[in-house]
Amino acid sequence: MTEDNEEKNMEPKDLDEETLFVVSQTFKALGDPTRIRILHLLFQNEYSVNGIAEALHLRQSTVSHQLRFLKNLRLVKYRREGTTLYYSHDDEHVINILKQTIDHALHS
Amino acid sequence: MTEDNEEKNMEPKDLDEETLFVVSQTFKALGDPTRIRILHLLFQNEYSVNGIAEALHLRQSTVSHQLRFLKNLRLVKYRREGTTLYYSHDDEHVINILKQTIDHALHS
DNA sequence: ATAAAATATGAACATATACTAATATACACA
DNA sequence: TGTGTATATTAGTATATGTTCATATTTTAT
Repeated sequence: MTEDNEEKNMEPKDLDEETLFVVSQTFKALGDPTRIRILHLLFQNEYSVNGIAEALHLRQSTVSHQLRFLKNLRLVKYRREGTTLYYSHDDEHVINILKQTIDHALHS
Repeated sequence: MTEDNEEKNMEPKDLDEETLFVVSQTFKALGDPTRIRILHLLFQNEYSVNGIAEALHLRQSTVSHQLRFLKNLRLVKYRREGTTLYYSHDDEHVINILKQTIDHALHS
C-alpha cells in the first residue's frame, strides 16, 4: 500500500506471517521422506507405532518423533487400545494433496 | 512381498526411492516462507529478480538462490529481456496445490 | 505394588538449509 | 574495448532438522 506499482494498478499482496507459518509448516511436514512413507502407509490402514516401525524398517524412536510432528499439525490422530496406540491419518485436505502429488510423480 | 501381513491380505506398498525423492523435494520447495512468498508473488505477475527482491524486501542474492532452487524443480521459468530476467511460475499442478493450501490456511 | 509392553521424551550428534557479503559472469551500449 | 546494470555464484556462518541411544512415562495384568 506504499507508492509501489503505480503504473499497473495492482499491488502485490504479501502473505501475512501467520498464514506463511501455517502453510510452510504444512508443506514441511510433507517434505521429508520418512514422514511421507509414514503417511503413505497410513493411507491404507491404521497402524501402531511399532507396526509402522516394522513395516518401514525404522526405529521406534524415529517413528514416535515423527508422529509427534504429524500429530501437532493434526495430520494424524490415534486411538488407544491398552498400551497400544493406533495411528491413522486425520486431514483429508493434506492427505489428498499428498496422494495427488505421489500420483503425479509416479505417472511422469 | 515377504511374510508380513498374513492375516489381512494386503501388503503395504512402500514407495520407491525416486518417487520419495521427487515428492519430498517438491514439498520442500513449498516448505519455506521465502519461497512461498516468491511463488505467491509470481501468481500475480512475472517479476525480475530485483523486482522480487524489492517487492518482498529480500536481498538480490537470496532471491537468486531461491529462484535457482525453484528453477531446478521447474516450478518457475524465465524469459530474458536485455540483462533482465523475468521470472514466472511454470508448474500448474504445484502452483494449484500451493494456492489451495494458502486458501485453506486463510479461511480457517 | 511390581513387572512387562508400548510409547514418549531428552540429549547429543551429524547433516541440511537459508542467509549474507563479496565476487564473478553476462549482456547492452557508447 | 570499457562501463554500467542485472543476475549468478562461491564461501562462510548460524540455525534447523532428522536420527539415535538411553531413559522416562503410561497402561495393563498379575
